[in-house]
Amino acid sequence: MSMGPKQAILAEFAGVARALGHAHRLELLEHLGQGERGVDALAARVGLSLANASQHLQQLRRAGLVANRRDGKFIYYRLADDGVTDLLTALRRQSERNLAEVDRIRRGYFADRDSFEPVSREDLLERVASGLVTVLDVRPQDEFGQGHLPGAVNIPLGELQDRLAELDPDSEVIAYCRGAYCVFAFEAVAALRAQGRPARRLVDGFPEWKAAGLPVATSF
Amino acid sequence: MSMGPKQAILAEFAGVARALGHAHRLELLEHLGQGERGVDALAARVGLSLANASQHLQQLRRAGLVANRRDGKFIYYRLADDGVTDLLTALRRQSERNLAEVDRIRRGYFADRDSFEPVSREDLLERVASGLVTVLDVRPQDEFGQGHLPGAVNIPLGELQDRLAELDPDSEVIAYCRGAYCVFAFEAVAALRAQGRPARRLVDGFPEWKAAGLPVATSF
DNA sequence: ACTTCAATCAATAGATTACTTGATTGTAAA
DNA sequence: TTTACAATCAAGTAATCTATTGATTGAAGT
Repeated sequence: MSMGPKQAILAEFAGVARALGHAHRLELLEHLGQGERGVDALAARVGLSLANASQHLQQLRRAGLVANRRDGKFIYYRLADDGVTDLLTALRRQSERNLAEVDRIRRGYFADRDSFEPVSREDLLERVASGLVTVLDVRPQDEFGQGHLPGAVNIPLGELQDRLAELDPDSEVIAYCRGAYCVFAFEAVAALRAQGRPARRLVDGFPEWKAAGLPVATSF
Repeated sequence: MSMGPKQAILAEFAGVARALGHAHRLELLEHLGQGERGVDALAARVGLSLANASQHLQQLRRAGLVANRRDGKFIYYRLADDGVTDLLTALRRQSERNLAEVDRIRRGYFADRDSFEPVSREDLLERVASGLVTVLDVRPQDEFGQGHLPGAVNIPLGELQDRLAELDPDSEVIAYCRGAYCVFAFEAVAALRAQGRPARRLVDGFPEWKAAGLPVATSF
């Protein structure tokens, strides 16, 4: 069991990597990227039992990827810092580069939805500055409230059909949601274009925006 | 067993993360960062049985992190691309930020060795341009041959005491080796300073240099 | 053909991980 | 105190992962 200094350090790194090595934990991290949440809410959104979610969250905590605080009866988890989002982005980059599998899945499910070029963060900033676009946040209201792009309008995807009137029909809509693999933004763009309205999606989501150090607004 | 598109993609990402989730595999990747190597050589350096090393390497290959080619009886592995080094760097960054454990280990083993400020890549380039320093590569000769910093002198750590005459006693030495956790560079700096010679170490190693897109020289 | 040797494959035992169930802890309110 | 509830803990089973052993494949050389 004796280990050199290097082996000991590499074992620590490996521990962090292993904490990322489960789809459920990655999904928990994706949700935590939106903002602080209680265990129960997380479990419900990811579709895990409470005990199971709690255990996954504790693993993430042991790896230093998330932190938590108690408020009354509730325990709220959050990402340990913005570096976590960077690590997740690096993981996604490398995975996409080499895994034909990812591409195959994307093509299969997201089909033509991807055919309209996504908008980069820089493009979005430019267009917002010149007042040409409406930025649309299609996440649920509570996630919007915890943090969103400045000037964004919040219409959760399920309400989009009923609230089309709230969107200026003459300006292009740029939709975003949780991240690069969140389907909400795809769906929103498809729905808007079906109405003959110009719409595109932001290339990734809120956590990446925040991690890039760009301004964030909150409500409530 | 049915999975949405997101779950399927996250499962792929998790697979890549799990491939990084073992100290032996991280060490294999560190060695592969120096350049292409045969299975036997890797197994010997990391201290694994041949079969075990082979299986770890295949796991890395399945995750798309390394590639291999056959040449006669030998099979040579290499990093799939420079992005792998970036991902490893991101993993190290995040791990260091949050794990007191890493710091504790570092302090315990590397002690005062760290007390002389390491040199950044930019600093090194500047000093080389003005001819003020000797760049010293203390890795084994074969690793040096596969790629090294331009203008670097190769004296493996074990031979340093006997070959001090080869180093200009008036110019500062900047030593480097495999990476941020390779002890060779620490040892070399300690040995040189014990002789009263000015010496510091590069903040990280050859793979990071190469991944940063800086020029690389080869011999043989 | 036969031998040699690098590397992989196959099978196994032991360790670790994931998820469930039911009990326990900690806080707030009745 | 008692009750209620969020979250954790504990225990057990099924599944997965690691490392060893010995057999097998593939490319050279005799």
